[in-house]
Amino acid sequence: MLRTSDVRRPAKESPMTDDQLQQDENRLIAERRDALRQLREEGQAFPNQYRPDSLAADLIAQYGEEEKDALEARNIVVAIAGRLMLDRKSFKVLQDHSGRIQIYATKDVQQATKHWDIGDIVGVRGKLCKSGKGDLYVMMDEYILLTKSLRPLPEKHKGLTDTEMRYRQRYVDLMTNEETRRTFRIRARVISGIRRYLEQRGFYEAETPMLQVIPGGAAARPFITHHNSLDMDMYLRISPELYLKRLVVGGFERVFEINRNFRNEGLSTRHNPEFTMVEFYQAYADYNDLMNLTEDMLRTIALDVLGSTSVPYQGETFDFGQPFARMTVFDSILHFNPDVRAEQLRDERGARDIATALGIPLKDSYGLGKVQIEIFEKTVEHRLMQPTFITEYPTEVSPLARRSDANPFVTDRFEFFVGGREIANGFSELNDAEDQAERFRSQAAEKDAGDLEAMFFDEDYVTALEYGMPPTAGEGIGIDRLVMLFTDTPSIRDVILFPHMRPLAKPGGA
RNA sequence: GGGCCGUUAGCUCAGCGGUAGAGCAGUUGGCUUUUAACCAAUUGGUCGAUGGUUCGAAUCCAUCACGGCCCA
Repeated sequence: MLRTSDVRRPAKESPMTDDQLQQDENRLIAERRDALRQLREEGQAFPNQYRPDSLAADLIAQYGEEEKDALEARNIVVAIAGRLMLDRKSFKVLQDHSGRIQIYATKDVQQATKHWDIGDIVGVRGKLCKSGKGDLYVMMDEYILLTKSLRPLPEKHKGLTDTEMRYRQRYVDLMTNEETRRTFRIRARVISGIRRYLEQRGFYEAETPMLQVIPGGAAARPFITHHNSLDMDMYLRISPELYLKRLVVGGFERVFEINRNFRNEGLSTRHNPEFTMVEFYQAYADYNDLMNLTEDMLRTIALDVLGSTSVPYQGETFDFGQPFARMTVFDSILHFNPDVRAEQLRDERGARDIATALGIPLKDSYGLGKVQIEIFEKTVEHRLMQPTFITEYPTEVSPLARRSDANPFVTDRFEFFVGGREIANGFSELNDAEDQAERFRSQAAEKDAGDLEAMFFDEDYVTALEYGMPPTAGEGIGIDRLVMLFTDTPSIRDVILFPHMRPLAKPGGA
């Protein structure tokens, strides 16, 4: 089954073909193309019959501690496959998706595999042995080149470090940098952990429209796209919220969705135009129930992913084991602004003076609530390092949240912060259809007045509420930011596999 | 959108007005239980692009492209 080929390197003097010259490739690639050409001439250049039966990490976990003589006496034969990462001639290093393991080539085998290059994908079958220094390796008894790699890998110690190239060619980043692989493994575990947590509590997963006629559920500018056969513009969703609540109206009392939202805003280390959220809704619950759920969920995921409730992040340590702090918007402003008096913050003119003194530009249309939030965002948000819930958001900035019974100026809403960043936003849902219609009207008025982020009036959503939505609480958690936290990465681009990049200019192009 | 920084060999980087360098990778040979393997020899460059200053520009200046960080 296995085949050893004897492809010779092209002679140094062999001229480049016109083909190669046209392709504007460098010498290293041309050499590998020649090797591939010879493989093709010999027969099947891309075989797909080989089947490995073991993974590198499993072998090392299972046999790494055994005595050399005892291990070799057992005569264990394994078949592995992976990418050739290092070539020390006699010892070579293979990498599969579990990790790395060495393979050993005798002098004859080295000669027979001379045409192998670093980056090639190969299959190796042979006996498990141990080197003089105690490292496990697979003796290359049978071996096959499965995929010829035409492009040289980055520097073997430092890997690919150029940030731009790491994002543009994430596949190279992944094959070279263990940190990158770790980040995206953690990302997968965070998402499956959230899914498992919600499913265990009776939530159903739903998929609601990403292409929407009325983009709702958040204050943000949408992307516009076009449906050809309907000949109408549509929007990429900015949030699944209004659809998920329609499902609650329909009787899905616990429902969630994990997927992408799209917001047409600037790019930064915290913002990517498409980002992943989990949104979930629970009937017969309020925002306090969801704060408790959030605290428990994040603690569970931290333990699952990191094995600890202590989360190291950019030189600090966040404690997810202690009960999370809870503070109102109003109190948090007073707490971080010792000069500000409560009476002043409660008064619209006083609040405007505070904001102006802080250099915050205000529009005439802003009411007290909006001014308070501007002050909050400027002076409080980035200081909320340890896990903290901020509650009682002004009604003015919470058009979908239920008013507080005690104080209709604010809503039964919270946002969750850690590391100075907003991670989650949740509230008791507004299920009063008439109040909702009124709030949409004032949002629509703001949109008419030029606020590009204000919401559309969604008549069908009001109709749904008119059928009656049970008292419900809902929440959205930003998964990218959560993953940044659990992977100790400073930029959202490091936790998104293919972050948005401007296209490269075509060489020679205008 | 503004400020600062970056772009030199396939990769990682040095060079900052006077003949374009190193390590890794590659090639040739040696060694053969190595592990950032080692030893010897050796190939490889529109110095991001375009203009300018200068006897002379990778180096100084301007504009542009792409990226990073900070700010809005």
